[in-house]
Amino acid sequence: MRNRPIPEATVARLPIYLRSLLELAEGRGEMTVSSEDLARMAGVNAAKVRKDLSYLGSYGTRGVGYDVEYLLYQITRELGLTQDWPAAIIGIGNLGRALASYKGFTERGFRIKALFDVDDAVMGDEVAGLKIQHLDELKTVVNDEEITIGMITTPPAAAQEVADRLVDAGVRSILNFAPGVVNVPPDVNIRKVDLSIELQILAFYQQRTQAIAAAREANRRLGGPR
Amino acid sequence: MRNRPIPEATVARLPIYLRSLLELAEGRGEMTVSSEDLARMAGVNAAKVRKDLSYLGSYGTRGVGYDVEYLLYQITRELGLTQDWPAAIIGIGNLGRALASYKGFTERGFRIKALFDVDDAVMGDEVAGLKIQHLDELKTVVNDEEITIGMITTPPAAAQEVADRLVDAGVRSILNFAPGVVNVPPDVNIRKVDLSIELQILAFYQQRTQAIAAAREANRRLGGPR
DNA sequence: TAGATTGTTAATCGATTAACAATC
DNA sequence: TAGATTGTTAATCGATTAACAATC
Repeated sequence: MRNRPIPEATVARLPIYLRSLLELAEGRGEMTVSSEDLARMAGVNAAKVRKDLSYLGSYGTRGVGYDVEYLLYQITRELGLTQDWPAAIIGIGNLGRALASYKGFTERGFRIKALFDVDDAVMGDEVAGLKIQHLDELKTVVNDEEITIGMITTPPAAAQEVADRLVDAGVRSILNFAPGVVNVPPDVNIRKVDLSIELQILAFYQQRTQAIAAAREANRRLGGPR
Repeated sequence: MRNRPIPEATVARLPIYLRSLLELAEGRGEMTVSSEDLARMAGVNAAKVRKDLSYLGSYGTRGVGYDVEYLLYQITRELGLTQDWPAAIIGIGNLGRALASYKGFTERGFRIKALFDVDDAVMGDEVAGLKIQHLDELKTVVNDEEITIGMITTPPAAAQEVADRLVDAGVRSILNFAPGVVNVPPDVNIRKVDLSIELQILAFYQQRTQAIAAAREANRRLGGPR
């Protein structure tokens, strides 16, 4: 049944299913796939796959599975990937340059249309076939190129101002790579990728694993309980 | 009270509090901070801050707040950031280079100690003061440099093999930037950063926002209900 | 029909949040 | 003491999962 809002956790997994389905379609030319197999590919369990897909509609066939092409199309449509998403990158340092050259974006319809910075030293430089423009051009270019997504790769101190300018220019989706919290109006979608935070979380779990191993070892040597 | 395992959601927020506390300590030299203020800085609500911090212990003072320096130390310790975390990057393309030069890592004790690739064309090149080495050297270097974290920035097809090699070399924490699912043994910590997935999720929400706005507009023009 | 597999239900689990007693 | 703010409880919400009837 449709019209239930799709849970956030499900939305976050749809791109993973999408990638698995693309592998099946392009690589092996499979016609159908079971929730069991799709789950294995996506690294989740089968019940979750079925539940997730049920939010999109009843696109499977009992006893058979899901038609790969059809499901591929439905997820693509649901995610909004049937249309193009012109994007801009603001802050053309190491990370900004890497993202500008990143091949993975284009495949899904994300087209980097403009690069912005405020440093005169890089102004006019060409990266991935695009000239770096001054941030003051943002509003004009966003309008001309119909840019809907902004990616912030500036130093943390500049991130809030850049976000404000993006919002002012009419951009309604922001992917923020700069450390720290950025505030935007409630009608603007913002997501955050913080590389340093990912590492800190890894460190926590590794430390915990080490602590557990050490405790077990200590117990073993003492011939203690457990 | 201690010894309850800290919930995953809380662990993911500790680095955010850490950053806010650093701002308070370095910038303004504040002595104490209330859950209300810390919440505002971190972009969450105050009840969540208090609940999260309560998992670490009772480090606040009723009627006063939390001592900034003391809480800073406790979170740092809890996350395991009192020790150094030597790391390696495997796959020195655009993204690998950007990460190698990323300043944000060093501040938290994450030290990039080695860069690996398999392309003879880049072998021996220097990036951020480090020579690119051949992947075949991985095991030796991991041992010598006591590397505990591996960051995979290879093309998707190579990611699983690189992960296997990292595990074989004794690395127990992996941050994977390559698209697709990578499997590791249960005692290995792995986290994934997928830039393309982040954009796809943004696209979904933007599309939904647009659809809602369009429906409202249609209703308005028809003079319809709601 | 027999076997396979979906779609859905319901139980369970974990995370969020408001409320407030404890206490500085 | 009065005001402020924590730490904890308990209600609520959302996500996960096993189980199984529906059905190809």
